[in-house]
Amino acid sequence: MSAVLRKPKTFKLRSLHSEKKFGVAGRSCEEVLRKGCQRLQLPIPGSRLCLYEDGTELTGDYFWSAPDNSELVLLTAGQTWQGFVSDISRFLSVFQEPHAGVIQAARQLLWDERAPLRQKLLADLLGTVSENIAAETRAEDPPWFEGLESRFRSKSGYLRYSCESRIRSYLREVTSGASLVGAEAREEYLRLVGSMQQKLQAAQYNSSYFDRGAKAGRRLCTPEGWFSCQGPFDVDDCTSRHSINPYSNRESRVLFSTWNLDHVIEKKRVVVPALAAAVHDAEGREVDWEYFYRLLFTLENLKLVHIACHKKTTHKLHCDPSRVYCTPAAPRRKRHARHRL
DNA sequence: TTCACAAACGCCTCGCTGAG
DNA sequence: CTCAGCGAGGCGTTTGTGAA
Repeated sequence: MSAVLRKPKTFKLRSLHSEKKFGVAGRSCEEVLRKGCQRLQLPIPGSRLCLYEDGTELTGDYFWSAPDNSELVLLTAGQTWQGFVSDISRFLSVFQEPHAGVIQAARQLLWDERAPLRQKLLADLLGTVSENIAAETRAEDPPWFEGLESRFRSKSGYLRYSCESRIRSYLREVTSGASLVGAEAREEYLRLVGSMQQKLQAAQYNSSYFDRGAKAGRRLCTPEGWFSCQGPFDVDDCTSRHSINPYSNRESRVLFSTWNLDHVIEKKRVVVPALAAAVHDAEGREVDWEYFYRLLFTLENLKLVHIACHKKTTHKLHCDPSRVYCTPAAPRRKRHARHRL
């Protein structure tokens, strides 16, 4: 079909150094170039058109097969365009400037970006740049606290609370495990749970696990607040190298709630039933509640994992039968007694 | 084999209560 | 009054199971 009989083809056109775009239609490459140069007040000789997306030059051959409403860049003699990658490069160069300018530039680019991949790259960069890891108080980083109750005044304080509330829910579940034992042993079961609760209270429900300000052995993160995924329960480490810093910005704080403290020996399927059974079958022996305490509430049996590394399948692991009851002090006393004899 | 459902793994928000 | 402690209930996900 002759070009003159076709409907004009439409494009969005921009110059190399401006965000502004305008619509152009034409029946040939030359026509679009001529209109563009006129609009942008650029000389026609030496000028050419490229696809904004990947820098492909728009030639007579390619003119009709280019997608409708393609975005074009008008280049004058000597200018080059390799596609949006060079736009990112230009954006990255802004990193030399103060943060406010970087954020402004990223928002500007993201504003009318529709391609998902580029959206993600820009949004990630924007997220990275808006991080305020060092800030700790509400005054230093108000956006971080958006949506949280006013009583939370520091990041560490909130994360301590968040950890504590997870541990509390474990304790609640252990308490409700009382229904697994018969009425005759229930009192003893609850007494053991009471001992665990006391120990937990003394340990502030192990809330230090999420507190970057805690002492080295007590926290799961670096002093800056970086947490690393410890990998699935049956694997030594995380092959995906997941990591997160919930102290950095609001988004990371929210995302961190999808990370799990996974019981290696499962709490509900294994540990709680084992505790109930131990109480039921005690026959005078004393249940070593501290062993169960370690399985239920401490890093001895807890792994911090990214949601993708959280396997919800049966772990098929069991408590160590030899540690369920306190080892009687009797043999020692006997030996002692023998000595005396 | 497919599908629906229950159960278990988590975490969060909400509202109540009682102590300081 | 504030705030910690607590429990109920909800959400989202995966797994196991049994009926069609």
